[in-house]
Amino acid sequence: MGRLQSFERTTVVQAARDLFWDKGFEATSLADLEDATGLRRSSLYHAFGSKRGLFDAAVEDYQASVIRPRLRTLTGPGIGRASLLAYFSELRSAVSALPEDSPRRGCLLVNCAAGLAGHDDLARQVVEGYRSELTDTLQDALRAAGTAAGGSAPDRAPERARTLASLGMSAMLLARVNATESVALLDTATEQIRSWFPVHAATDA
Amino acid sequence: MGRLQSFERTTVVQAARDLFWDKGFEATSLADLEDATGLRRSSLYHAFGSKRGLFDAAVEDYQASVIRPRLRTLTGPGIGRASLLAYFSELRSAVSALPEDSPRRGCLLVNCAAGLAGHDDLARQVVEGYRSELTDTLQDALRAAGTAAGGSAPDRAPERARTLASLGMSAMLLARVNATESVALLDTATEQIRSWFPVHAATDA
DNA sequence: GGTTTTGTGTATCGCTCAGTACACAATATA
DNA sequence: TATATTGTGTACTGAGCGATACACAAAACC
Repeated sequence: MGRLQSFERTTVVQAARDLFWDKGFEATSLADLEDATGLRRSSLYHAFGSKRGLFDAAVEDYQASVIRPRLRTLTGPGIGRASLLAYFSELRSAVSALPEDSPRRGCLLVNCAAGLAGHDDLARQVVEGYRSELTDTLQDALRAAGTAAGGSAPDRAPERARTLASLGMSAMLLARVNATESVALLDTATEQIRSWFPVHAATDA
Repeated sequence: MGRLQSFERTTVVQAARDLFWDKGFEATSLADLEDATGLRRSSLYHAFGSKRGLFDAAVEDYQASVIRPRLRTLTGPGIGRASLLAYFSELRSAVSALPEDSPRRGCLLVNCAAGLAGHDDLARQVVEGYRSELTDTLQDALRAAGTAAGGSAPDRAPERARTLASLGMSAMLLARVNATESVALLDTATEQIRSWFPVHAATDA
């Protein structure tokens, strides 16, 4: 059935993703993408149709290979206090491990929220999907941690989920502006969780 | 000493500011700026030197006419619980009052943080200055509210300031993605303040 | 009023952009 | 091996970009 692709799609998409992650959609040119992927634009257009098509593929890969693996910490059986702490600990490692000039700093979707999503409905939906999934997942974990502690106080899960989601998003927002403060925000999330669910009331896995 | 400027600098800068606010630096073209300001590019270049010069003037105006007036609520004599509540109430009004497609949604500096500031040192410094001033101011107000309540517990002001700053920044980030949720984050900040400083312990101005 | 100094309009610069036309390369099928 | 089908490289397009050259307009100063 004709000539075969000489590149692996995943590799190309991830190279493009890191570029978009670093510079944003508009500031990334096709010349940049050619350099990063090693492919000529004829191949890129043949495989993805347009710059935007490649960007959408990059966003999809970002969700699949960055977002979802991280959120998995917060789902599944046995979630609760320890999962919440693990989630922010992982995020903290990710921020503090990367060198100052790494393209992988911050969050592609948070950057979208401040850029493309302002005038692009598709981007807005993706960002909103991310926000709501993050908040809902945090809320579930908070509820699980709360019932494990045996409390029957008024349900503070919604506001706490919003608070944690805010700390996480702000940390991503600041990751390339002030990495130290970004880490401090994630530590603040950890302190909050500890204060809501003191050690004597739950296992600290 | 020659011909006089036929336009008011402030008016022009503010028109440009709203455009940058809405679309960001890169996505705003000189043609857009000509339309918005009513000036030809010869006049713009004569007065501001470059597109970036106009942008910097716009950022300065943004700080002077948007940021600082808002922060003033949190400074001066008699700050404390009521000032904190007032600050987030004002922010809430600003977000919920603006129509869905207003260019003035969100925060120019938050947008910068996710865009320009990633690779532009000047922009990074401006954003970082904003972040630290906001956090410090919130912290001062929190300390004032804390001592007014008479508590001598461990100083929770730093982490609380980070939490409130995060809620504020995230609300700005989401203002153009999901206005309802943006308001919910600001309401969460209000709830947090109320829970830290219950009514029976302070005046609720 | 003449001169100097400064602001504005017109027209255009060189460049980069995303996107494309088309020939050629490579391989699966027959 | 002949053919059909698909991938890749070269070279280019028209449009839009930020920036500028330069003539002209207008007002302050002597």
